[in-house]
Amino acid sequence: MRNFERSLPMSLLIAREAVMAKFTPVLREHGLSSQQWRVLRALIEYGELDATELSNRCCLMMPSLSRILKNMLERGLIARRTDSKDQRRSLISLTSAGEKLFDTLAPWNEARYDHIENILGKEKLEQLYALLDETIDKLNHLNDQDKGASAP
Amino acid sequence: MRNFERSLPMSLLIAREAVMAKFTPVLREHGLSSQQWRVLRALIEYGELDATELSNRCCLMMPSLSRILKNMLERGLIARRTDSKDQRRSLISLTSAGEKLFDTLAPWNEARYDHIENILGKEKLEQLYALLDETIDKLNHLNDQDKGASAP
DNA sequence: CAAATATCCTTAACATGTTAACTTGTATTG
DNA sequence: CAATACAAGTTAACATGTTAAGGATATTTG
Repeated sequence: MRNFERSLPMSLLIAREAVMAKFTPVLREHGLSSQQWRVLRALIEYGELDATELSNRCCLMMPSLSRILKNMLERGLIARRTDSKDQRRSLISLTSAGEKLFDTLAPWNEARYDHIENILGKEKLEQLYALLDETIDKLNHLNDQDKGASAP
Repeated sequence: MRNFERSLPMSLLIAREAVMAKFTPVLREHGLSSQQWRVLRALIEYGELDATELSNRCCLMMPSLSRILKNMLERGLIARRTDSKDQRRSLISLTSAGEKLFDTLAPWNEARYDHIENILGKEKLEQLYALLDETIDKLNHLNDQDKGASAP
């Protein structure tokens, strides 16, 4: 039987925790979860987005995003308006308070990446990105194909 | 500013989802979450464990594990007894029903790993494991050292 | 155009992630 | 031994993950 330590999902999970370890407390000091940070980050980079696109870019399911946006709206971090051409769509953007909060946290985020790059080395970090991307691409591509799985 | 796509936590998250994609539905058919599967797997591999050790091996926080064990106990998948030498400790083991469920799912799990190895190649898979392990080791080692973080 | 379908988003319900407080049992210390 | 500190689990409270169902608007179809 495969060794418990050789579990790819576990390794990915633990690696993610290790990578986040130094940044999560900084987020918490400002009352942000890592998910809310992803929303902030996506809106800074892409500007106004509708909820579905935001959901895709942040890897958040719509029900989660829905609650997160409600929360961030109450805190005045984001603004939302209805798309005039499609009344179903809800367009989300950052308020100046949201931008300000991002500006406060961004240096910590950069410092974290510098830290990782220093520890691991630029080359290995790039190698890790490349391997992850390749894994994602190939698995998602092949997962899309055989929807009818057969017995092992 | 760093590109949103070049986010290591996001890549790790997406890779994990891709790796789990084909197995999660199989678990669900048997009413198991991936966390419950980790518990099953750890108990098969290590035998009887106390809750704290189980928590460490499965990367589950104690409050989560507490609820999960209650659930699995009600379903008759695990048994628990109090350590006679330390009445605080709770020792967990699999019932025969738990072992049987594991035996049913194990082939699917193996098939998943074969699938990944076929797609990615044995060499790259080993390379990925090695890089993740190195990242985890180095980050955790250095995170332990400087507990007092300084401004960026 | 009216009915059926599809899309966008929300809500519901339950499991898990996460921090803090609490309970009980064990170890330390005076 | 009594008081204190520590350790193992649980519970509480709230955010998020996840599936299913619902409400409103767009689109397609007959």
